[in-house]
Amino acid sequence: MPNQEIAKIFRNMAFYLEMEEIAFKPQVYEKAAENLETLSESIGEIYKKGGVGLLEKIPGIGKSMVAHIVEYLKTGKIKEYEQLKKKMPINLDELSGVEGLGPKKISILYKVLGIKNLKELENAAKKHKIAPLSGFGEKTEKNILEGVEFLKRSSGRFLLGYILPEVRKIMAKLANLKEVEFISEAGSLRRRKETIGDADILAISSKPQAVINRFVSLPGVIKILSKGTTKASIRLKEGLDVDLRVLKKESFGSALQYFTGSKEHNIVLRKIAIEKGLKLSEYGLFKKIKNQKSKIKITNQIGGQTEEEIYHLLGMDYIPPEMRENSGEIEAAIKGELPHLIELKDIKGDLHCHSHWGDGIGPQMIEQYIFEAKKRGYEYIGISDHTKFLFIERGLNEKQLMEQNKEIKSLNSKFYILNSKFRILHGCEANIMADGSIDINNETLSKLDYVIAGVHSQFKMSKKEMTERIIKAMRNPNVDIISHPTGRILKKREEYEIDFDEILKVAKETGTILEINASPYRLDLNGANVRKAKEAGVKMIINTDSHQKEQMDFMEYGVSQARRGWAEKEDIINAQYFKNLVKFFK
DNA sequence: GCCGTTTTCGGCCCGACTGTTTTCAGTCG
Repeated sequence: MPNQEIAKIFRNMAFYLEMEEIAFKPQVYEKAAENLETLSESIGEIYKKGGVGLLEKIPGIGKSMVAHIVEYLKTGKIKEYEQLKKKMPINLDELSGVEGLGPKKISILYKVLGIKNLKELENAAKKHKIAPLSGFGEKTEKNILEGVEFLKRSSGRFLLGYILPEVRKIMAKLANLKEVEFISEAGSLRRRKETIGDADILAISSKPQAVINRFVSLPGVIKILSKGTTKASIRLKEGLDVDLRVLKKESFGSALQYFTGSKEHNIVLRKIAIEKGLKLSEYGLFKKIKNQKSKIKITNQIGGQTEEEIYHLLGMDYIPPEMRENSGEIEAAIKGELPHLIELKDIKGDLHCHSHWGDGIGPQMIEQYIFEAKKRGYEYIGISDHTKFLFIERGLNEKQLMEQNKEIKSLNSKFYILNSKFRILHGCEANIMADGSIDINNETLSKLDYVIAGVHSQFKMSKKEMTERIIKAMRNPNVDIISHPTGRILKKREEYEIDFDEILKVAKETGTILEINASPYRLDLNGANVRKAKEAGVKMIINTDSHQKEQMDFMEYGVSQARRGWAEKEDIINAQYFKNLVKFFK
């Protein structure tokens, strides 16, 4: 979709305009970019359907923006942007990624020293050319150098599945302090984004200094980035930055709301507050009162202890953190039409587990998975090893699958007697070949309880070919589930190109289930695609793709992605009881 | 440059920290 490409250009234009110190325009380009990004329909399609008039209906898009969009659709370029780039030929992504560098500083660095990229920035800092610049200084130069180092080392973002356990460890240590009344994560971490830039923690305490002191002296801290009376930032040895803010009880709700974001979500809430004659900040919800001289004076905190209170006072239902992206959740909350999001406790089984028969890591006996599943209160578990095409993953052939089937049948009778409710299902994760066929014959597939099929090779096909390949697999009468439908590996591999709308259409038609792969390296479907699938009426399943029993804990990440995609219990087949689950299998 | 049930002109979200200044700009979230 060109939406993301144009959004990116608008964002960069906003940055250039800010470098030029042009007022207000930058925010408008920024806003236009945001709106394009959250659009579910391709901008090209919209233009085809309704021309310039329909484009202008997109919020934040006016005459000039439409002209830019049309120009891009026709020529693949935006002249004004090209001119800006020509005027300031710098690598925006690199330079703006450096902590502490914004448009003004980058502009000075380019105009005075001709710095265009990270390498040149590093050289200039090392030669102490930056400190003498007006507005800069020794400290800034040092920070820039460290920022460059940090960027080179960490490439910016971390996986949710890595960060959340780390932050929970830190929170547990702080929660042990008697000075800490309550503690929570905030920011994109609380919204459960798939990757996190840095982690935010909020705590309630009447003795903030004690909490701050403990925080900056935690084991693993390699650098104290800042330390104030109520907030501090640390860098852990893995290169992860963690911010802590300590607050009083009366503003905890508003602070949690504020620091959870997203920024876009908060901006809209603030505007709603203003419309109601209120002011929302991290310290609370306040009533604005004009005094005699018509100078606005702020008094009366009317809310802020809890997030619920704030949302209610603003005239809407409480919005779960995972939904706070300003993508329609506020409108839904005002109308009282928010979905009842699926929760971890709704999950009744995990149908994507790799055992010792295949490439399970170590001795992943099926019994161990059963034990872990029962520990989690599941009602069923599914074993699905790779199949023969994936030779290096010890994929099973037809004969081996049938042998495995025997073992599972015997385990089933054993556990069925021990606990009449628990079931073991036998599936496989078969391979979708380049031509869309499955690497296991239909006779064998039909003997399994269910079949997952996934693409594990030849990722670089054209969009049309890849879409046809998956569609053909979905039309196989034995294929029930498509695993990790877009094939991305976070921070490593892009999605392969597919026409997702087309896939949804055929999934609906054939009753094929799409997987929300809960592995922190995949999280595929992502939130946006989950939402599209839900809207298309396509059922999904949240699977951990476990290669060892501990990975069954990944379920939490899958559920959070489903929540980011507004999924409810009804949309997810492994949130259903066994007798209803099997109805979804072909 | 976009928007509009007080407006087609005059507004655009808010507060804190850092490092630079000598009262504040830039950046961040």
